[in-house]
Amino acid sequence: MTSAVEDYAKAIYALEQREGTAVATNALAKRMGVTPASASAMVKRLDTLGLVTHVPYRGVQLTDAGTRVALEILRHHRLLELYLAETLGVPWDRVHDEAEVLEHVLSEDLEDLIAAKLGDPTHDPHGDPIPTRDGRITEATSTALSQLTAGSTGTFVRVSDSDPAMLRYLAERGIAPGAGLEVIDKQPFDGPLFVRFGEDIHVLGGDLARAMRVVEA
Amino acid sequence: MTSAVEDYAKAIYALEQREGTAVATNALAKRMGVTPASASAMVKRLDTLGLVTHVPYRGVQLTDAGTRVALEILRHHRLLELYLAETLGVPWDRVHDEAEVLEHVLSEDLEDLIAAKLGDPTHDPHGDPIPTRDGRITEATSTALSQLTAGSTGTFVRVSDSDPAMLRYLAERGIAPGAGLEVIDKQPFDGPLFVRFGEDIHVLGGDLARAMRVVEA
DNA sequence: AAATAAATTGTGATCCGTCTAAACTTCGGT
DNA sequence: ACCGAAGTTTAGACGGATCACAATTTATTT
Repeated sequence: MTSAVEDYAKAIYALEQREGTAVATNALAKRMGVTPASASAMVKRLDTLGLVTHVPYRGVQLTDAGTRVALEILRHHRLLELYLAETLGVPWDRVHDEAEVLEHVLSEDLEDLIAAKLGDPTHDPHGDPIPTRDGRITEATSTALSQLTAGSTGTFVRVSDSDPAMLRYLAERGIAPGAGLEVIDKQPFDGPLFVRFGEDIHVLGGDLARAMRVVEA
Repeated sequence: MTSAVEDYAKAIYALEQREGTAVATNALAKRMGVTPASASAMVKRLDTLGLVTHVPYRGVQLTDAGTRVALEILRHHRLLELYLAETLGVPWDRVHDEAEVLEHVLSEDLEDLIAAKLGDPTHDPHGDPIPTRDGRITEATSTALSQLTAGSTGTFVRVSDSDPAMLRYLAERGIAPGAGLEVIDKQPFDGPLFVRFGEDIHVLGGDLARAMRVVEA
């Protein structure tokens, strides 16, 4: 079980969640930043390892074993993100990259100690749910901020952890998961939103508004 | 700069310290748990990387660059040992194995944060000195406990971190680096010592007495 | 100085993850 | 029903890390 295998499992899991269907080799290759041929080779490896079922030309799906691997790594990743942020003061926008390497070498013992130290948390600093030790995860149904309309209220619950610049932008403005919000106005043609967080009103649009997830009130 | 390279550099450093001379390929192979052939191949690699000078059939020595690599990893290792023991409560005898894998993926940023959090410590939980960020290390001259004679007093300063059973044995008896001691008696023929730590008298001999290092009063 | 023991190296093999180039499958549009 | 574009897989290669076996070199003993 190498790091590469774990990373592919994680990527397939994420794409399955997003698309709700079997994952295309091309999509996987793009996500992993490798050529389609490389992804295809790795898919074959994952198949012989019993982590995926692969129907040639039809895409790939995680088996139960594969899902377990992906969730185990995701648990490592998100526990580490929270741990680094809380106890070592690593900035919000940098915890992802640190966790990305540590997740593969975290022992089960250390995982348990960290989880206990943090009080068995359910969400990481970006609002992403942390899988339990036995591989359960509760994906809250949330809406992209960009899809809200004027007058909506709700709670900002999560944002992708993979773009440090976005996270830095939000952090600088004091916007973090858990914040209540109200959409004051929204420009037409997929335009930016005017959103109130507490006292402050922010203008949010583009990829940022699409990356921010909200649970409506 | 792979993990394997770093591990070899660390091993060569340790053997150089112990023997005070160039390191034989065979000794290196035994230490690393590989065949002499593998060690020989890696020595060649280290040479082309400029980390060692290798005179065929005459052994290998770290260059300045090689020493820097070894000390950097040693710093990671010992900082992690202390960190895991202090803030996560990892038992004394297990921190070594955890640190062994984490040392290779610890970023400089995290290294600094951990060092700061610990107050820039100079020694790890086993009494081993922690190299500074710029690669300085102060190796205190210590004596093996086994070499003391009846009547000697001193301070137990360190013990090899690599044998968990030994560490567990000491931990169970409440013996840790920093403890003052007095040798009450020593049996002849390289026999065991009767040593007083505070109120308690312990009988210590064999490999254990050779692994424990003492600074005499 | 020769014989033997020990240490060292070279050779050839495997596995992993990646690449390029080329061949193949699928599917939508004519 | 066919054709071409898009997507996918195979083939062949490479660099890295590692191993065991066999050949070689050095050291030691007689």
